[in-house]
Amino acid sequence: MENNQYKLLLVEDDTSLGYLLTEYLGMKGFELRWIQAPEEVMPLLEQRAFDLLILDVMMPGKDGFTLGREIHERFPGLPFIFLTARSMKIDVLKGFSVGAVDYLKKPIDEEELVVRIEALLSRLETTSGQEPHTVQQLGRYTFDSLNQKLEFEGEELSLTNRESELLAYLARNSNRLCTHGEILKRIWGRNDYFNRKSLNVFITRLRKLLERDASLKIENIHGQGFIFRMPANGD
Amino acid sequence: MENNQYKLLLVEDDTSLGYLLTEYLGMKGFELRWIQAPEEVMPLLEQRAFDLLILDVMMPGKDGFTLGREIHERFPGLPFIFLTARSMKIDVLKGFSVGAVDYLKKPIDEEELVVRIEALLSRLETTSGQEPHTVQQLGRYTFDSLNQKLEFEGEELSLTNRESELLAYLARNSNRLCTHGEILKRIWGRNDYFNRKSLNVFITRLRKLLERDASLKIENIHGQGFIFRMPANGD
DNA sequence: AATGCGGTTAACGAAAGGTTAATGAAGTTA
DNA sequence: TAACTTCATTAACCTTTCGTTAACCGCATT
Repeated sequence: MENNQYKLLLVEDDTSLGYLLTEYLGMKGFELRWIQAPEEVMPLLEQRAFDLLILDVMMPGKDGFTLGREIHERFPGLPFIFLTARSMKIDVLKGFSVGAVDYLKKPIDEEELVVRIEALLSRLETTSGQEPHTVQQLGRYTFDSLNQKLEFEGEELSLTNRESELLAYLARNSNRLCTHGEILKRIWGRNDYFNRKSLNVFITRLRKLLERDASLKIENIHGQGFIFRMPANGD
Repeated sequence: MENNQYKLLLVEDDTSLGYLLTEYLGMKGFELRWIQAPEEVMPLLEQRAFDLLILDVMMPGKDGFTLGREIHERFPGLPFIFLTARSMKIDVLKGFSVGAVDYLKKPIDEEELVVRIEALLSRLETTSGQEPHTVQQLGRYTFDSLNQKLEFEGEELSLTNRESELLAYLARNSNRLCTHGEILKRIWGRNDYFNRKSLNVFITRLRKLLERDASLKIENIHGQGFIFRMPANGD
């Protein structure tokens, strides 16, 4: 089993379980980073891309669910698994509702954990919750997704977070239908009525921002999603 | 919670559990079809699109794993969940290895099942079991079913949802009789007077869209259905 | 000729999309 | 800490789209 490509982050305060899982998952070929304090998670996520997080629910300092929600809001699309000693229904519900992709009850069966991790990772086409940062040509515009700038003939426009993320996604998937579900899942983390409304607002804004090059178009496919049309970079 | 759009297929020989889950999931807003014999699965899957399958592992006549493997081979991308009385590790491994996306041990906690189903469905942006998306040549037209576009000599026509679905179905089954029942079941989900009327309208629209290549014809077989005639792509 | 199926066109209305403005949370500055 | 700023979200309102339904006509089968 070649799991070498996958980077996991384990957040578990219990030393013996943490040690056990580190050993076992390491043996199984995963690249695993184990931390014990929930406060370290966010700084770490900003530095490095992980493929999957494993979070203990019961930890000192910070509630696992709260942490899960924060992660899901900040990095939607980044999958995580909850581990818990508790097995009450309310917990399972809560876990999934904040965006967990799986949920295991202690005592942990390491073998099952590995199987579930592999099953999850093999299904998620995305290997990280973030778009890669690039500078690219969009028609006669130059788009710098890291600095969130859009330049047109020497004039520089600043984009907001969301504008930049959405444009990056559309640009990376140009000339094909991007469904609402796909976009919302990826950028908002959740596909619901309000986020769909929000998406519409941002589509309007991007259209306005891109209107100076008529060769660029964000086309709507009724009931399906959008296609970002741009010339096949021969220009 | 709006689960109305999702179609589930439950394969469970145990009558009391089957009944319980049918009731409970129905109450939760899922459209659920329950069958008891594993042999019925394949014919049903060919007729209708489901979003998710729930399979009992222990059934008379056919092993659940075998069934799972067959489903996975025939309809890759169609997600399914295993239910099992057994809880041995070997089973969990086996379940995931044949393509299952989740695995629950009996006794089933219905609430947890619902939560896991919702979590799964919300993650899979693709409601699979549908037509595969392709770009193909239809006479002198090029049909892109993903982007819902029909191109003729550089000119691009946009298709609506239904137009595109119907054309995709006819193209995939070209040069053979597609009965009304078959088409309506597959694309409208239901064969009744009004949908048959609707089908006629769409046949007219497709004929209009395809009229520029005389080698393409949608032929009517009185009282039976339609045949989409197209040259056997030697061109 | 009678019956009903199929073809065509038009019209309707619900749902989706587009746009602009208001709101309010979080961060920044004074 | 109060006044500003910034920006995503929510609201309000209008326009467009498209599947359905209806109306009507012609043609096939008996």
